[in-house]
Amino acid sequence: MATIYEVSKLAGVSLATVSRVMNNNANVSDATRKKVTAAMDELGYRPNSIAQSLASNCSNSVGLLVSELQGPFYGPMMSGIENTFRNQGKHLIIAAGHSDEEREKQGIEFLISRNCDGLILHVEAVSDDYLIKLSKGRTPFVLINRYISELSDRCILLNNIKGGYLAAKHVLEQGHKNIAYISGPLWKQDAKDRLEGHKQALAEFNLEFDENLLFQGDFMEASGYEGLKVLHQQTHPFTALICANDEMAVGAMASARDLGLTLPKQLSIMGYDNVFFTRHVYPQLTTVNYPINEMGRMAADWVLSHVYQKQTPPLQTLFEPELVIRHSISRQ
Amino acid sequence: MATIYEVSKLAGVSLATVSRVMNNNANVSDATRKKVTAAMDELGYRPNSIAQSLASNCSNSVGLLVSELQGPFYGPMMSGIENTFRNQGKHLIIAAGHSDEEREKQGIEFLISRNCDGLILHVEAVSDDYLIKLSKGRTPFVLINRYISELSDRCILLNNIKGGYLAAKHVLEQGHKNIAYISGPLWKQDAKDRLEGHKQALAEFNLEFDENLLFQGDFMEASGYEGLKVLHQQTHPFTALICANDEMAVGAMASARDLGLTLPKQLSIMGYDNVFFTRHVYPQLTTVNYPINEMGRMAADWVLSHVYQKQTPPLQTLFEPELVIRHSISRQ
DNA sequence: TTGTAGGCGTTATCAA
DNA sequence: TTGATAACGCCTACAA
Repeated sequence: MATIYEVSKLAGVSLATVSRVMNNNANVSDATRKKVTAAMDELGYRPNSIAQSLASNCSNSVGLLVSELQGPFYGPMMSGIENTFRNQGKHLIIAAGHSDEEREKQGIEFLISRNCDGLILHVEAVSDDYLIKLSKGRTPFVLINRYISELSDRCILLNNIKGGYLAAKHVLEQGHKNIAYISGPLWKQDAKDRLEGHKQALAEFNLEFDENLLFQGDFMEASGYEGLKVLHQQTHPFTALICANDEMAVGAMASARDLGLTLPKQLSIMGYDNVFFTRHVYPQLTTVNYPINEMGRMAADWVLSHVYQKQTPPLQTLFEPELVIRHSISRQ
Repeated sequence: MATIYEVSKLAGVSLATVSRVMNNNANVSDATRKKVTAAMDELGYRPNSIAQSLASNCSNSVGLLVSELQGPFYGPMMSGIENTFRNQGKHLIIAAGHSDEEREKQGIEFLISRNCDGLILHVEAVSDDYLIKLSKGRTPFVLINRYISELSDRCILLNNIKGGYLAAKHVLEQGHKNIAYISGPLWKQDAKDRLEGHKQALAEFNLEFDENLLFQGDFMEASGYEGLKVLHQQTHPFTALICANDEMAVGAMASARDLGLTLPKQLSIMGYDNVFFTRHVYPQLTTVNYPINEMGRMAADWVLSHVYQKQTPPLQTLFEPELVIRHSISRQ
């Protein structure tokens, strides 16, 4: 591999000059610039990014920690982020945290030890305190789907209260009065918020929230399946079921079939997230759109702006959900 | 950040010694080793991976190029790879090629310019020649789902002929005689192989392959939808449809519904890949399992073995597909 | 506008 | 078993 030194020799200039034309900032005369670029071409010179990083104390790499690399939710998020960064010559180092405190911490440690200039974190298990402490460190980070008041300017969020509200409102507008609900784990803020929005809509329609119709799931398909089974066994009747995410909704759909319910006639089901397979299930799932791709892009812009001092479109931290009406809710 | 220099001073030894205990290979006396580790702890020393990379000419990073970061196929692949590497302290730099020749090349260039020690490539658009030339370069790489005879030892493949055969055989065994087929783009080897296996099974049952019942799709959902529409319009009847991947199968299912066909009674549909949403569609899709997660792991092991000279489980390049029977094929 | 020289934090090669 | 010391390839004052 040719080095800057060989280029300088061939071009008959100094190291510094070559470096200058590479980072084409300083003032170099057109003549020498041409000589240098010609020499570079001739040698097939490629800068060594590691040496650049060491000398400039900037690795041009940003770390991304997600819970899972697979699954319908994280793909669009990573995609938005990768796209933004590649155009800027930054690269993405990816790690998975698996929603486990120890593994999330390890992942963050790992990313930091790799000299990432900045981090994008989608963490669930790690504590607020840990993140607040982390924020005092030298590696800046932005949080997706997590709110910590002390760090509010770096939290990119979906308005989940509104999302929960929109979902319930739509179901209510279709004439349903007895609505079951499968929530996420209620120690998670997003799960709590969605449920709160749900209750707001109910109140608006002068309906009480029936605790008997609540099942606490864990955002995974199996708990949706289990949830409907349990709800079906108790005595309070219901004509609609709202799930706090699409995976659980799909689990509930399978459960409904096993219970012999025809969808959506005998039971209306609503999801949340609008992951891509909601179009594929039958009946197609009515849900709430979570603009995760855009939020990923925004996180990348945050890093570009705060870590690399780049110009970006205006930063936005709060995103709004939207109702996506398909065929899983019947008129009552 | 503490450096090796400060550690050496505090421990009262030389730089070299500190470096030795870090890479705990050379022979260092227990006494000095303890002194050094104590000093490290006291200073909270963390090695600078960039400096290590520069000095050792090894970045401990491996590049992964996939077509898309989203979608059901690549998630499990990335997941298998990330997992293997993190345990080994290697990190994954991810780029997307979007099945476009220029962007794939750019991605590869990008990864190489980032000093990746090795590459895992899932490329579709780039030519054999390009890859052969690339193989002469200094960055080793392994290919997933691509066969080039000159590079056969680094091609990790699924036996697609057998997969196509298994799919068709199962349908035939259910008594179907007139089977339509929606293929992938036939310039792609995997699409060709799956179709070839299909024809083999047909021949075994003494049936002719009917060209009228072939529609060439592009592996995307929309072409499955379009494909069934077109096949339905022509005059040759069929009772089953085999699609060369799950996405097209799902598109075809939607098409079938729009055509008023009840599934699977009036039309049996078979997929390929066994992506996770095949369990969610209705009726659940019978398909062929593509062990992409394992193949990702294997690619990672290949890199570990060939690039980092690590001990790994025995390397395997050819993987076998398996039939996954669910509910989308009816007995004829 | 250009060149000189020191530094970035390690590893690795010699000697001792 | 240890310690000097020269790389590694580039950036960046500072000087010319």
